[in-house]
Amino acid sequence: MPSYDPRRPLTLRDVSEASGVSEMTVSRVLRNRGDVSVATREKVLKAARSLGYVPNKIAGALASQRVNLVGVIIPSLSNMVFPEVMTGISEVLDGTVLQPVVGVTNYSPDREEKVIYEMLSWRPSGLIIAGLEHTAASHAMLAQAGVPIVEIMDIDGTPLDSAVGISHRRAGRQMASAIVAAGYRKIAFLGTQMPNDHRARKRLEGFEEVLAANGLTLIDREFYSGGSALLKGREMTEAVLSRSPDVDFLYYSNDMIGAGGLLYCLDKGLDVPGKIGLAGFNGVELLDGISRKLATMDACRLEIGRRAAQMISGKQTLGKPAPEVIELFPVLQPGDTIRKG
Amino acid sequence: MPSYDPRRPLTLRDVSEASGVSEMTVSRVLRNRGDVSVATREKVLKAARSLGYVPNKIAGALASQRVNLVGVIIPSLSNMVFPEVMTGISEVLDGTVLQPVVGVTNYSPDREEKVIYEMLSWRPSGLIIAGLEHTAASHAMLAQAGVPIVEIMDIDGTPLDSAVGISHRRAGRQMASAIVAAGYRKIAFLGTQMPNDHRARKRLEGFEEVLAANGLTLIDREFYSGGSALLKGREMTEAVLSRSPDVDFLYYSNDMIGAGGLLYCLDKGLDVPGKIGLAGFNGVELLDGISRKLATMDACRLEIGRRAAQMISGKQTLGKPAPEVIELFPVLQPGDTIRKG
DNA sequence: TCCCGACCTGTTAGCGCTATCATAGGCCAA
DNA sequence: TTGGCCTATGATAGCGCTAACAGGTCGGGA
Repeated sequence: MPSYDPRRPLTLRDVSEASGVSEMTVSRVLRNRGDVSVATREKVLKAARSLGYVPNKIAGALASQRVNLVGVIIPSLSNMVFPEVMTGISEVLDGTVLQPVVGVTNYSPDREEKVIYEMLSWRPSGLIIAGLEHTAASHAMLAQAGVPIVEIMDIDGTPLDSAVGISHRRAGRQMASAIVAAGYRKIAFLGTQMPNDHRARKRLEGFEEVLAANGLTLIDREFYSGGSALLKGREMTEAVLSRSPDVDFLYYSNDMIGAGGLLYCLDKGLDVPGKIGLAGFNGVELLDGISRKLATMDACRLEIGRRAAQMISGKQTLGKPAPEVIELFPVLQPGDTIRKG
Repeated sequence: MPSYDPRRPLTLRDVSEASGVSEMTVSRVLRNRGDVSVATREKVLKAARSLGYVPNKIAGALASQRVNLVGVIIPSLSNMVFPEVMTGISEVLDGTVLQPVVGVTNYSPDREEKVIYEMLSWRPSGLIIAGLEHTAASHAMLAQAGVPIVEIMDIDGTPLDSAVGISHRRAGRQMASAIVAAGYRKIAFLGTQMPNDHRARKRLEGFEEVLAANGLTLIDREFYSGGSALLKGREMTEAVLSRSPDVDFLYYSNDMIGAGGLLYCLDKGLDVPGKIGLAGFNGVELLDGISRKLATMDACRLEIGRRAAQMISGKQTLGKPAPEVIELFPVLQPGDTIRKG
């Protein structure tokens, strides 16, 4: 096996010289495009392989004005929700020439702005971005980008282009209705202290709407930020129970803290769901191993990822990028922590 | 506000014309490089902003032969371990010009090969890749790449270039020693059925070495793949307990299934850690909210991410890419599920 | 006065690839 | 034979940007 100077990177020219055909023909072989005779093709592939040549997509993308990347901009990877969206996206994109590239914003609008700028500077074929709320600058960049944009997770608002998601406001309303219908009256909310988690905010708004319509208000609320969600759920639950001993329902902004609260209640021997009910949000499969199943709503994460990817890859082929909004409908899973009507 | 044809993408030339200076000067302003008068700078920035110009990094990278990306290749994003590594990497890279780009292999060597090829075709400044085991083709590509490579998580083997990680074999030995020292003798293993999870395999090897040295062997073993880890932990634990009623210790290949097992044992009212002990691996903070703390070992994930990123960014500046291997040492956290000596 | 350097801006020549068109040869119908 | 039309390959001209160097201007020291 020959050895090559590692300082000088390989180019098409090297493969072309090694195989005795023009660079253009090598390019055609490596991309399976155009007519190339079988003999030439083999010769080129052999040369490329033996040199260990890896095509330079930077140059290829510049020359062809095509970049087969789809930017995916999400707030976080540390909770269970976005990895599942990614799974749905990858599943669909794997069947195409497109590839996802993720950017994480940590729920910060400023970071989101930077990440969008970064992404667009690579001229991707499309962008999938979580949420409908963006800074003015972000909005302008996305609108100018000239590529399909799909906003995911949420549809309570006006999409820039296309969107796939659920109505979080409606989800909050649904859960509140179920809780009220089950006879709970002293309801508390426990959630994240994140001014930029618009979806959690909308769920709470919807939730309170229904309470109000039934002449109720939240009797307590507790917020947290950072730390282990399961542990925070315990601590917050303990705080709420000691501060408001007559509370009969705990509504959590996500399943993880809800599970922490549930474990706490079980440890304390509380009568769940008789004396006290609990509910979360997300349908985190991860938690299925807890003896009592927490009431929750599935956020359709996998499906959202799939649909978003389909929309992007569909718009690649079709000329007109017609905006489209898809609403998905989460299903309430009462589990074992809401009294049966 | 003027409106522009979205079909023709903006280039430096547009900004140059709008501001009345050469493309080169615009380029200098946008990159903060070289001397440009304050007046010119302002003029250019104003023009760029009002046009909504976003530089084309594809062209920039080709011209400058510099790509400020670091490829990060990991097996999965759905367990808690790799997102935490990513956090460590981002933390360090945020202070530099470099940006991480992740690729996921799903523990498949073939997919890993493809992901490496993809990554290298973008000519990144460096690569961080989980594990020391790669296919021959992967190995060849990495060796030829001509950029710093850092293999992470594991140091039981021969790194290609640099490496940061822990010895999983030693970790397995340590845990076995602690278990044996605590007086447990009927030990079972419960873990993932993943031929390509080399690190779990090495832990088990180390574990069994120590058992053997103490005249012991595993009295049972149970494997799973896929599904909700917490639930699988429950199910596997139930299976082992009914098949081997005299078992007195359950060693899990990760904390998630360990937690499922722990919840099962607690539900069943078993005497933990008196009659039966449990241990996992990883130090998953996520689980801190369970009433009894599972014995585990921290895999130093955050630190591994940080160190790997530092190595890559360090090698950017220095000329000679001297290979370097950093071993980190996980600490055994006995928690509440191993009898105190 | 001249020269030198600091500062600012422009010109030129690619980076490594692909789109596009041109060309060479072969084959067949008229 | 001629023309037409395939297939297989090559030559040329960029893609949008930046490195490297080439000026031009200004001020101050000799």
